[in-house]
Amino acid sequence: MKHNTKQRQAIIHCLSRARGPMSPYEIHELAAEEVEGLGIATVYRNLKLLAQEGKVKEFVLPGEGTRYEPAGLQHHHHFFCRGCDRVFCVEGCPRGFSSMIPEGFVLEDHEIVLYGQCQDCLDRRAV
Amino acid sequence: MKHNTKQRQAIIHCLSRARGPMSPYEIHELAAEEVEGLGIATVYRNLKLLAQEGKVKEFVLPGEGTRYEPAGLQHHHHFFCRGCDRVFCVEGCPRGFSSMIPEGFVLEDHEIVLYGQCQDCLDRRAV
DNA sequence: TAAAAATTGATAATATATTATCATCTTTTT
DNA sequence: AAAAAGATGATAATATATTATCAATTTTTA
Repeated sequence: MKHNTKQRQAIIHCLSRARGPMSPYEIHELAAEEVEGLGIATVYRNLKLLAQEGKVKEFVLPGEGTRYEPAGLQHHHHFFCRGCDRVFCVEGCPRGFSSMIPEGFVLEDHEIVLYGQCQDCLDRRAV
Repeated sequence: MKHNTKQRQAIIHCLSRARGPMSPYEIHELAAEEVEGLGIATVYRNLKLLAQEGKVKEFVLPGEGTRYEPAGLQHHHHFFCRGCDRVFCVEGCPRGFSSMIPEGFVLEDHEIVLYGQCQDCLDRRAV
């Protein structure tokens, strides 16, 4: 990948504007608005390469396919909206997991996923 | 499912002795020690039925297939050992997620996954 | 105990996300 | 501008976990 194609730019543009990690499908939908006729294979191809280059980070949610967010974001967690299946990055972290670790285990990392309803979905219902 | 077959009993027995949710594959391996010739389809079939009956609970880990644990356990989270890919239930919960929730969102649920090394894997290395 | 019903195990089928193929189109190099 | 290299889009292929099929076995019922 030596060309910085408009397809690749559109994909990066999507991710940098997103509020959270996006699925290849979501990226394809949105980036296709910028680049007419964008193929899903191109999305997968570029995401894989961007991940290898360390420019995007994979994020996998239980029971869902892989999503992607820009690399280099500071420590954060995620909120999954059950209304629209979108994922949002959220700031902060309660820490204090050490009391949860079983005797003799070593903690290397952690992941928190919050589940609920996003504002858009709540607004939609309230109408 | 009206019969409480030895296959089904073996599956339940596995789960009730486990330290955390098990994959169908793991269950099959272990339960086959109790029931000679146990088929993987039987494991899937019974897990699905047990889940429908509310006797076991599905647990999905990012990037991994579905696992199962007994239903009715108190609030807890999970530890994934990167050494052996096993999942362990852990007690406790830091709470305090409300400050993480974006404006206008509603929190319904949460899930914490700790990643690291279990004691067996650390012991194995130390030798 | 014979007949009916339920379950099993082996394996084929399915669903889904991702990857490979390849002709075509773009960009770069000469 | 011509040739070479790279990337794309459509679609076929792949991998994997799960489910369906069905003959054989086991359990239950009469």
